[in-house]
Amino acid sequence: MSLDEVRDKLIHSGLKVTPQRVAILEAVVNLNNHPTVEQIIDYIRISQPNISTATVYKVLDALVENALIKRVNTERDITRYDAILEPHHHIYYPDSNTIEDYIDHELTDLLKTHFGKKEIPGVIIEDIKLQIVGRCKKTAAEK
Amino acid sequence: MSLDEVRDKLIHSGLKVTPQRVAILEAVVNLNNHPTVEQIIDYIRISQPNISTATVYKVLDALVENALIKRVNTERDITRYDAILEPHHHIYYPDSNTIEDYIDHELTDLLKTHFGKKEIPGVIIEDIKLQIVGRCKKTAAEK
DNA sequence: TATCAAAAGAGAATTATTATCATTTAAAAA
DNA sequence: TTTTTAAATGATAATAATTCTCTTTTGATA
Repeated sequence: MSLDEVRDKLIHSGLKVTPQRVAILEAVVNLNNHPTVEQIIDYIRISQPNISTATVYKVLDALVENALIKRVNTERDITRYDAILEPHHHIYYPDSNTIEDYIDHELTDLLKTHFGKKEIPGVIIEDIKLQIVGRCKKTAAEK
Repeated sequence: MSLDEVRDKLIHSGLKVTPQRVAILEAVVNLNNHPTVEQIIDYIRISQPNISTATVYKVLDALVENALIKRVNTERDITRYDAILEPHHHIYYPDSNTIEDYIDHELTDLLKTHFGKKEIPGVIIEDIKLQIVGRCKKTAAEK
């Protein structure tokens, strides 16, 4: 994604376009493996060498608030971010502490159909997160 | 669950039975709404007034390692624990920052069937976590 | 270009969690 | 029952992710 596209996204969400926001959103979009704050700061170091960590956190909060990115995390991890907004799932590998996207339209449809039919009384469903905890067959064999 | 049942669980897992472990496991089992470490310490204060936080963390780690409890968390939260081990799901309410169990056997079966048929190449599935992000209709209406 | 609310910056503060290491203890063996 | 010892606990310091406070700067509108 180009910087101009990133700028458009910010404008479209009613967010002021600042160099810091452009850099951070671009980072999350282009660092595609669920980067941590540290990885984001590392990535934007060239264009934003002296950015304050407080700013990074505040910008990420604003991007999540405005649905431009999502937070992802596991049961044993610091916060990570994801710029993929279309419905998808995640595989978490505890052995390597990594997160991978898992695209499975059949599964997405299955869930959609299920929760389309089945209401949960008193609850408005805003999102459904499915996370597979897995092990690489290769890694597992080594054990 | 009685303290004797808790002791049996520890013995069965090959864990030494200590008063601290009994108290903590009993706490997680009986505090049924996904307690935090703080809530656990609070609960066991009567029987363990001077327990070290380090001990609490170490005991919880040991209990998770031995599959006596599970870790649960949300995208915006400190670690919580869950003593329910049978397959179930969770509803997370960001508004109140609470987690609720969601039992839906039909959904559990659906996922089981889906992943029974559909292998993910190179991956051994160890667990599947499904978390609904929701809002109480009541709370939502107030907004 | 002037204005001003919003954003960024600096750095201290907070807080959940982990590490270190000395002391104690559960449970197996004698 | 006593002894033994690896394992568990405790006290406290250390770490590190995140947030807070307050000042300065800046993007966007008039």
